[in-house]
Amino acid sequence: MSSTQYTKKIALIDCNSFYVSCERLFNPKIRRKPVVVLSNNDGCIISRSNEAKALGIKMGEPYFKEKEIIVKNNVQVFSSNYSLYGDISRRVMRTLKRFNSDIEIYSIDEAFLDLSNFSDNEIEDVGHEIRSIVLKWTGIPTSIGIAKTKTLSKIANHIAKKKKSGVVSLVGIENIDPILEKVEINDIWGVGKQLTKFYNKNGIYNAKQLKNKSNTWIKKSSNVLSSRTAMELRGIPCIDLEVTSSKRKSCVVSRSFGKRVENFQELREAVAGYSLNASEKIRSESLVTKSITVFVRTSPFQNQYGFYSNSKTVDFPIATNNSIEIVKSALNALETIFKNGYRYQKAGVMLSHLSESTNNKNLFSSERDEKINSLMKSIDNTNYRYGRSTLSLASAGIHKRWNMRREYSSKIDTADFYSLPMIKAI
DNA sequence: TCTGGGGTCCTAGGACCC
DNA sequence: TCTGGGGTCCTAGGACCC
Repeated sequence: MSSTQYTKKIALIDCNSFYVSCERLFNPKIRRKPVVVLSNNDGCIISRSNEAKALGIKMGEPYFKEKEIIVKNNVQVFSSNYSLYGDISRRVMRTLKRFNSDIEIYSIDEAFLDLSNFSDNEIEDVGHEIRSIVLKWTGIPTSIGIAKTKTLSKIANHIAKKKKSGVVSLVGIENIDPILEKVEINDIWGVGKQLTKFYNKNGIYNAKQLKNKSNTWIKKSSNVLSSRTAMELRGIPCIDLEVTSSKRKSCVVSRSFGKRVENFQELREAVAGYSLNASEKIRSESLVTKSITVFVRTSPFQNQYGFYSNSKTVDFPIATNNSIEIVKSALNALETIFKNGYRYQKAGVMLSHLSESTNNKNLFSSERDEKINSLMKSIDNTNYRYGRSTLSLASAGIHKRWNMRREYSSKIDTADFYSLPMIKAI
């Protein structure tokens, strides 16, 4: 029965403890030691090495809550360095593309790859080859799950994470029920906290049970997404591989402050700065925005000072990516929601209803618009060449006492990155 | 005095993902 | 004292129309 078969095969390649692995590339001394990477502002733990996991350090936990274990066990701590992780990520993705250009880059450390063009018999070997080449060329260890649908490949990947070989294929297995039975409902891709609660209430605790539940019941009592998940568990592809990178629909820039902000002027500076970053981002992708939302809030964890959270959305008459116009609207919006007497913990802006910038002159464009466009271009070029915020607007402030904490940065700069020697595992 | 029914479009908020 | 940031999609419900 082992004639050559070419059934549908999707692989999910997931980098192990990605941020930790990136830091390890440049610091071999921490290879077998417990390591964690912190979120912005050194707030939460967002990446842990296996050694750190073994110590019981939890994902997403506030840093200060784990500090005791960390100090006691001499865990290595790093502030996050996203430009570095982004660069390594691009190298990993480039490597994966060699196996098939039909790839969906799902997140900074994950990609779905269509491997249907390999036969069922050889697929597991292909998985091992991908894994060893990525390791050799980028230094990043991965786990690989292969199955008929994206949801099943996620499950295979989940199992692969715990295996030394790092590769698990469900392709060609007649009955996967015994495997699905061991997968808890909340470990299924697309099933979060609320759905877990709901399914448990209805006696569903594992993937096999969900797979066998009727579609009409699921759709009626939940929604179409849930029924798609169930279909995918049955091996019927419902969630397409998104090969073409579609233009995004919104762009958010927000930060928690390094220390609480009470002063309106400082809040203005922060919001102006975030607006500038967001404008620059959409310009670099040739997008324009139709509206901006500004939001501010105090800490949801410290109620003794009173909780306040508010947002304001302003529409632009004509879609724009002009920094000056965007900052102006943002500050106007901020004025309407700012309230005196609160200790603000976070603020942000969101540009929505993004669309492609046509660059065409329209009825309302003027010579002044042309000048502004070329001004934006030269600001972007200068900032690209000499580092972000070389050129800024006065409203974005200079002192920035509220800036993020980043105490444990490895200080590896992407500008340095290309001057470093190539990494090759032996 | 009786006060329909069905359709579209938009938005806010929720749930999920990494 | 200290609790991240950036996305997508779906649904319910309101506004509006005929």
